[in-house]
Amino acid sequence: MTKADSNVDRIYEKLRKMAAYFELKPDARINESALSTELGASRTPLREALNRLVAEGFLTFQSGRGFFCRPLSPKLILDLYEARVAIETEIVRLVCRRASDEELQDLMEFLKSTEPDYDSCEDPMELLSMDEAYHMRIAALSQSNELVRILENLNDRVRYIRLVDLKYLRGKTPVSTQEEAQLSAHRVVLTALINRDEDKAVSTMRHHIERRRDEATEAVRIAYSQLYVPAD
Amino acid sequence: MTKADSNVDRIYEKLRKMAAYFELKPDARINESALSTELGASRTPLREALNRLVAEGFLTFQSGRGFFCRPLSPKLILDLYEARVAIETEIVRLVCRRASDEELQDLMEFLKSTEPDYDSCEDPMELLSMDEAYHMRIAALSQSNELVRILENLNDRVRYIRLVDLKYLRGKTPVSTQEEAQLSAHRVVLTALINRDEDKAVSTMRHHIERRRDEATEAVRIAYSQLYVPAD
DNA sequence: GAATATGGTACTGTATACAATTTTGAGTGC
DNA sequence: GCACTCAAAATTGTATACAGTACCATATTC
Repeated sequence: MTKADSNVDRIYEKLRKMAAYFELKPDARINESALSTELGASRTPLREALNRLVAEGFLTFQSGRGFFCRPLSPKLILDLYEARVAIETEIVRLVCRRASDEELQDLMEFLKSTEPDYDSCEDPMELLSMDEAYHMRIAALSQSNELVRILENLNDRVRYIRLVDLKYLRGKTPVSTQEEAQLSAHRVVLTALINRDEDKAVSTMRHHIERRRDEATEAVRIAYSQLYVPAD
Repeated sequence: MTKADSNVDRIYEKLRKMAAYFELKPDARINESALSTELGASRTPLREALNRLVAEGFLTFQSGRGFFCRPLSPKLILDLYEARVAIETEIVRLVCRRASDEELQDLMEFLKSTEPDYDSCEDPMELLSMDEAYHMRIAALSQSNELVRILENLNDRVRYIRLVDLKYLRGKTPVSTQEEAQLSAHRVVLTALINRDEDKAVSTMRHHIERRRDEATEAVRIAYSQLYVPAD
């Protein structure tokens, strides 16, 4: 599904990953010729992919000067988290009204089955994938393609910071308690959904995300130091 | 600001308008050569603009077959309205916490000053512009660029249906009462904001948009009949 | 007559060339 | 040492060419 058949899709996927993880440094100018040879294609399809990424907020574009990587600032990351709150709270609201008991029970099974993995997993990247997968599964139950679409975009753009957050900030507390809190939030939301307690589900989801948002500024600072320091 | 300096920006803006108003019929295939000569440019910049529009949800793309206009279905429009609810309720919440009394008073002045225009205006297009302008002014007070950005995209994509709604559905009731309801909703939200009554502001905004959403299915039906009928 | 093969046409996908513009850096004057 | 000038180099913007693919209409077979 995410699999790209055409060439420009392939370039696009690759670039999106590069942009997501800031392999292209913030605000740096993109050299089209260099990048095109690096990716094994000519500038025409490359520019098509770059234009898509501009529209998605991964890159910026200045007429006559070319493409630039997106900036990375605390304000921007806060904005992304705030947008996530807007989208995910509405998703929870819709799920509460639309999901069948069966669907919610399936999700609970999924949650229970992944709990051992959460506990044992030490790789932040993998933890993040599991967390995102869970959030996207809830999103799917909202039956709103548009909310899903927007959430995917927001997740992609905030992923690097979440990774840094997971690795350098929440690593301070033991993994077990840290993930317990995370898991319990997931459980509380889902339990509230099963009980059709909309207000509780919504407010728990809101606080779950807002807690992370409050760490974002610090995470951005660390992200910068990571990006502009020789690899560890 | 919306003014495009470069050529691809010019093409992009023009195409976005065409797509917004379904001058390109739903699901129709786009002939790149024909369109490029029509727009007075070659296929290269045209395709760059088309790729941006794909990313923004105005067009779809199938590898090997080219670009297509976006589909128009009741479900899709409902999704867009639901996303608007998500974004605008969160915007109102943030405005309630962040906007200064002065900013809110300014907005109230703006609202009062445009009321005569609402009453006298018979052109749906103009009414819609005024309504959107008001909503975007509130959005600006949220201080969240991301929410503003998403809302702009949603507005663009739902505009044609809102226009049809305004023209063919709400035209049934006298303009005066119809716009009164609209205006009063705006006033109620703003008054609640001034009183820092977050819950009231949020729920009023929610219902204000949901009321329109409920008319959407019918509006889509009418939109179809308008699009596939010789011009009136 | 329906289904399938086939050839031609039209369109998309991408490389490349070149013009236009911006950037860079050496040189000059103060 | 600093600012300014200007030409060379690098880079972007766009047209065009051509290869590859999908599409369509006609023909052919059962």
